[in-house]
Amino acid sequence: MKPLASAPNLADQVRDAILSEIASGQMLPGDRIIQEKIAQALGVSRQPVQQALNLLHNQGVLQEAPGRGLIVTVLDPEHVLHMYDLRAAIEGLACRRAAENKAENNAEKLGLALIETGRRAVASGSVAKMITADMKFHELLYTLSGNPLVAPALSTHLTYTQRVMGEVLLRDEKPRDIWNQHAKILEAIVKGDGERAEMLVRTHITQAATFMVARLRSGAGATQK
Amino acid sequence: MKPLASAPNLADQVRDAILSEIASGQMLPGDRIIQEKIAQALGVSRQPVQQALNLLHNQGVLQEAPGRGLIVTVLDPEHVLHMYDLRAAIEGLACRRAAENKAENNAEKLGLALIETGRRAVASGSVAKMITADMKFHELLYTLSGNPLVAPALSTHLTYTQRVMGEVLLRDEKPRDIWNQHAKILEAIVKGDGERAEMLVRTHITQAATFMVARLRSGAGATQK
DNA sequence: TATCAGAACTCTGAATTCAGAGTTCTATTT
DNA sequence: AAATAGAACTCTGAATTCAGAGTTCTGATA
Repeated sequence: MKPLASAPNLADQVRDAILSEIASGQMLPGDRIIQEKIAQALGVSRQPVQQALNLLHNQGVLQEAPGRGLIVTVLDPEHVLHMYDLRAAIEGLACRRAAENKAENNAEKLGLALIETGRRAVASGSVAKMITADMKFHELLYTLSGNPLVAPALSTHLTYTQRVMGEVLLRDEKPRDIWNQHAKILEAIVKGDGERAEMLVRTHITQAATFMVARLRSGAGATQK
Repeated sequence: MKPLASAPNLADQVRDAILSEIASGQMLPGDRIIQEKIAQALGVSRQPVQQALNLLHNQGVLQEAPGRGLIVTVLDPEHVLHMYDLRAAIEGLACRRAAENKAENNAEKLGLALIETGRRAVASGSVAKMITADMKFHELLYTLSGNPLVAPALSTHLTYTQRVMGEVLLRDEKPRDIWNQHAKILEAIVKGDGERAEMLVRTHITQAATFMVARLRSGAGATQK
């Protein structure tokens, strides 16, 4: 028996709602967050809102503004670099382990399917779809790694990544070689070549970081208040 | 001007209180967590307690027990392995970066001091001191890395690590070669040899993992309910 | 004696209410 | 006109209260 759909408590729903507001650009970095406003907008009391904010603050999505409560964290290029550096290390591990586990997981089938949808997303030109597809592929890597701690370790940063990708891709579109790189990574995993898979994913992420930071620095960037 | 001591809200205090209860063995894996009990014990209302629990649940310190709320997460050897695997990857990164930054940070001075206190702790035979000293050294590595995201990424796991170390060291005492290894790692960092520092710290952590798991598996282990 | 229906109880998530800190606005004084 | 004292307001953290879901206990029945 399955545990049934575990009751989704309001706090989590509120959290997701806020995150998607931020990711989609409705809420901009530096914007103030007022509990009552959000509670009213979502039709709930301040209690679950407070819990959600607490969580997001702890994850770094929101930051304290001394006298005036919480604001949406400002996207800092420096921070993005650190984040991608960490991500490269963790995903490197994930790929190595995924390659070692190739027997148990049907990496090839799942991976090829995602790559296919990814390429379609690029063709469609929809930024939202592109982001989703990219996320999905990387999430597959976490699953294949067999280490259930990988995904949570990155979850904080993934929301941030989404934001960066959104902000960058919305105004600068030049689909890079992403999906070919993904294909190569998958290939290495399927072959069981962990060393190579790790190396490839690290390069992949480092390149992405360079790209993102360059775009952030050039454009309006962090929308400094 | 400094921002003054930022107001420590109750929720955080409650979180720390619970964590130290767990780390010190007052609360055992599998124990039920009842909001009202904790609230009364600490003399606060259930509101801040709920927020703290929410957080700890999100960090994996507490886990859901379908019909009966939250319980202290059970120490699972499998889980410990995964955790150390992740930790090896992240600390590997930290050491590599620390070596690259050796110019800016006075790694040598800080590190040698910590190693000294660490060896004294071993000599003293106090488990609590040993754990603290070990933690301190690894925290230094995070600082030296120059990447402010490293510490938060591991913070969840560090409380867990503390628990494991506590449980293991309390009944099985055989101080391994820890502080010599630490010294070697520091040496590599000071020399600027990132490659070697990464390799050393990975080995160091992997060995620790093997040791911990072996001890966990042999003894009463996770105190399965 | 074992099983099952139902009452009583326990615990949690969420709403409402309360109190205090900080900010902004206004009016008065120099 | 600029500066400042002080009132009014806004927002947050925390306590209290409310409602519902699940669990355990009790007694009746096979």
